[in-house]
Amino acid sequence: MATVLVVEDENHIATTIRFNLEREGFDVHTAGDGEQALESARRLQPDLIILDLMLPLLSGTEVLRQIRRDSNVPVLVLTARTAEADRVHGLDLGADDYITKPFSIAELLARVRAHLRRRNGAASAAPLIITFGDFTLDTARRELRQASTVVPLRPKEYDLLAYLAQRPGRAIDRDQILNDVWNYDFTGGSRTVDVHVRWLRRKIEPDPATPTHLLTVRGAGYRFEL
Amino acid sequence: MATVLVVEDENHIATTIRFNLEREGFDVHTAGDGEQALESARRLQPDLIILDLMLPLLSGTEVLRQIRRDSNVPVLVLTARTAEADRVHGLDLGADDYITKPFSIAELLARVRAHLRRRNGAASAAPLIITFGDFTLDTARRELRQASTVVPLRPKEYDLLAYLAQRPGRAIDRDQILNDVWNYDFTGGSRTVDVHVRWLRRKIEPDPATPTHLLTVRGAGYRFEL
DNA sequence: GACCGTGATTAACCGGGAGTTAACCGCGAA
DNA sequence: TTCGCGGTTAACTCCCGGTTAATCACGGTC
Repeated sequence: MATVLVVEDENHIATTIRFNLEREGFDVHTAGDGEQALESARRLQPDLIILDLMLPLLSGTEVLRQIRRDSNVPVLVLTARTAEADRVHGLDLGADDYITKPFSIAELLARVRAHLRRRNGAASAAPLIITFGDFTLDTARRELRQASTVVPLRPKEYDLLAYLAQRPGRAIDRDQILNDVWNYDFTGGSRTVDVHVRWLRRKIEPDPATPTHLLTVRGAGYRFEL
Repeated sequence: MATVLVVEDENHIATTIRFNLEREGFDVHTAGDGEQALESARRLQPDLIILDLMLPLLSGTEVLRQIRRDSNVPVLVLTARTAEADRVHGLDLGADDYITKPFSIAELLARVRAHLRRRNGAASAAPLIITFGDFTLDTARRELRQASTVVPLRPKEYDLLAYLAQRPGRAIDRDQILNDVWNYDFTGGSRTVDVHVRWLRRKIEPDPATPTHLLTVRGAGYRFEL
């Protein structure tokens, strides 16, 4: 599988990213400052680099510049929530993509996969359309239809449904869901998931009291069935 | 897919172009000076060349002249914002097209596609005319008509509308829109997009308060529907 | 089967944030 | 200089989503 180098000084973010990438089967290495980053990049020749711009010893922008001197490895920049200025700035420097903190793990993984896929020339993207019951989830439009009428979904509702619908038949616990769908720095209680599940059920279950798609697995979270 | 050679010494511009072309599926190679450019052009036999006129070692015009000695590959010239003189000059030399900096990515991509399409003789052009509701967007004339009367659009309004109308049914976020429609060196806030959307709505929506074509996708940008 | 603890559902509340809107203003062209 | 374009700002609105608490359902124990 592909090798990914994560350059991030904030330890909890680094481990969160590492954990999730490894769960996806990537070979993950980390560096905590700019010097290490350059050394690791040279030694490992990773297939993709995730780079925080805010770094000790050597700034992220400087690291990026030096990497770009002799490699065109895809670099995905993490930048603190900020003025739009940085947006262009990141790409200007030679980054291939950027994500502003705080981000959701789901989005980070999607982008990592997208870049590696592009690299391999492989075409198979995530499925654009998922159907279940008489519903159709259109990820391009970002909308849910029921027999050609649109079911209005709030942003979080859509995110949650898309996440679960892409993992049908698997029981996923609340912490996992929070970890993947919510921003990485979300520190709320897991009851939040319950509430969103309820809201979704009101919209996609004929009888929300006896769900057929969004099932609760007692003691283990929720499971989506097509 | 087609192979494109980008000859550009300013690194951030080169990577921006590369990033966007690769996102479209092109096989992109870059050269940073005139010598490299000639070498790469000879070796790669690209299907199209994007050539900055301002180059170290060997001027762009000289590169172009030498390329033209034994190839009629389409060459798209990038030239700094300047007087008309250079334009004619560029075309005289055998360039097939030119774009003045700063340019928008959307325009660059459109021109690249146009040249490659012409080359292939393939018919699958981007549709010249897009109709929605009782509107007609004529991309050749660069004008919008409503039942045979012309709707006056400001330049940016047209650019934005054309961009969205060519991607109907897809939710596109503000950053993406800024990246594609605005000039590559634009560093403003994304509220700018909102304002232009509003201006467009006043012109193409019967009731701007309840849009039917230019829909907002909360948390994810905007979406155009035919 | 009654009891109790834990986990899940449900409804209501409320603060913050995203989008809309109008007005302002600098810049470049006519 | 005037005018139009387009980017900025700020006020306002309303939706969103996280929280809380009460209620309900399930499962184990006696």
